Amino acid sequence: MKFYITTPIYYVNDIPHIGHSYTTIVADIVARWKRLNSFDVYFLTGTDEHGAKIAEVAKAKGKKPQEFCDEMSAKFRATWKLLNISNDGFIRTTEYRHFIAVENIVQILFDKGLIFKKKYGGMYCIGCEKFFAKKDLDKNGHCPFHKTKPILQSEENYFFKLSFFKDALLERITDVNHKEYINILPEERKNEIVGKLKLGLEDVSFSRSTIEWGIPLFFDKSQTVYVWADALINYITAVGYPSDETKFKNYWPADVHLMAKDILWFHSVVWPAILMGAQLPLPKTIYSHGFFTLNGNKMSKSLGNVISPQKLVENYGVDATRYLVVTLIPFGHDGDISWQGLTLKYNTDLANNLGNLISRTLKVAEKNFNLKAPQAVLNLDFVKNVEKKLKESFAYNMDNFQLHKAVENLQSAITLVNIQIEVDAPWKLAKTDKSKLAMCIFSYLQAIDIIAMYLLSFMPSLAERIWQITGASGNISDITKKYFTNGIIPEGGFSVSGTDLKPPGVLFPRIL
RNA sequence: CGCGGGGUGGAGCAGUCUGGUAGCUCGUCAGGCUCAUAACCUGAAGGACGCAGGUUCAAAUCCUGCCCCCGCAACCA
Repeated sequence: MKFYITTPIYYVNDIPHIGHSYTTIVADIVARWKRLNSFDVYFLTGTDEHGAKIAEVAKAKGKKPQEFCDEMSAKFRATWKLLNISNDGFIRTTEYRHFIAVENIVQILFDKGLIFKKKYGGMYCIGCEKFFAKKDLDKNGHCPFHKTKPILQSEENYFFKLSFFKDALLERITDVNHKEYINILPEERKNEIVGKLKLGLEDVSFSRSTIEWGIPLFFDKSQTVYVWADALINYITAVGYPSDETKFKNYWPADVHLMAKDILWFHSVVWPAILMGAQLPLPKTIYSHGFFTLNGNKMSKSLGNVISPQKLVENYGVDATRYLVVTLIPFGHDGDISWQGLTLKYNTDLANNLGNLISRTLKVAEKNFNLKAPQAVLNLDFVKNVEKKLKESFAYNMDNFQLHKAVENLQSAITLVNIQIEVDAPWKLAKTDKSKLAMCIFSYLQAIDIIAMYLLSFMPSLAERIWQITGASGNISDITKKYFTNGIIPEGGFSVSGTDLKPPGVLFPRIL
């Protein structure tokens, strides 16, 4: 089974911030989870590089647009590397392969009469790169977003017959049994889209005559392809459209397009319409998540309160950052975050619960068994309980992007081990019953291994380190794949009796 | 009547579709333990579930009306 998951391509007028990171980390965790469940995963991210804004910013910095895009795109790549993102592809809209794909699609739509020329005029805001109807301007007749006076401008553009697809879209979005059903999530956002669709659908401009930094319209070189038409097509370019048919057939349609809610409309209406026009299969799921506020305030460059991934990593480390970012707000909804909140979560979940569990287990092994996995049989009931805690809903939550809930499953599994330790009281057994102590420690090690395997998608480096600490044998990814497939704990456990353990040190130092 | 979401112990949320002892995390308080990163475990206090009506043996949950908050209304993840 294949699994094609995408993030949006990020607009390079801004450096990567927590929002980009959030989407990308979520996608990465799901991609890793799917790989561990033996899916043939293709995970795509990239950068969106055309448009007047980019040309402008580049000019302001005294750079050629391409040169500027190269730099910015590299920053995104570097950030994803920093965050241990396992993307299979990285696409840039300025790549040649993408030009070809866009030309192909536009050609098909043009040939079908879905693209037509139309004169168009009105009040145009340069900041927005868009025309405004009078009713949408503010009291002073200014742009509601930029508070600047729009200029009267008329332009001849090519339009896409989006209106033509209204009914077809509604069917595919609302009818679960439709063979091309598009699952838009979360539910309330879908309702919004449906509501808006029912109000009517207008044709959209698909080209610009005034913007040079873009893909030229091949049948009218005075125009460039509108950035959104350009951008959306990246999802098929990246998997081989139109040249690599094998790859394309293998991965397309996308299983999930992930994005923030602001661009849901384009993904659930414009994009499927383009695909229908080109007679290509439609994406299966379109999942949008919410926005963050920081201490109740919108994050913005002007307020200077934007959280950078670098700062997060500096504070918490890569693995903890990945963990914290996805667990702080329920996926799909807006949420408020704060540094205090992040630190609290770090201390409770990672330092106190997980880190401390490993620490207390290993210390006992060190004192009593010379830092080797003890010779013992497994407390099967206990380990089965831990398994059960994870199996019950972890997979369901992961498959439904409820990562914050999957993490709760993980935490309760960790707590289960902590409770067992209280019950067993190994510090007493150390004085009274060494063989029972051996069984206890041996069992904790296996439980920790299981937890590490479930943790692997979230915190890849840390899980691997735990794997080494507990003396578990083999490559953690390989073993996890096997374990997720057959659910069998190998005879003798994951951490085999007699193997060397490693002193854990302090995995997550408490932050005060 | 533009569309959508929400108002539940101090904070953040779940529960509402499929009515029937109000649940989770954090915080607070008390106790236990002392292996461990002053971490861990147990227990307790604290809520007329926005307001007002209605249906019902029974409503946070269904119906009606009202009040308040927020998001969206076409390119900030």
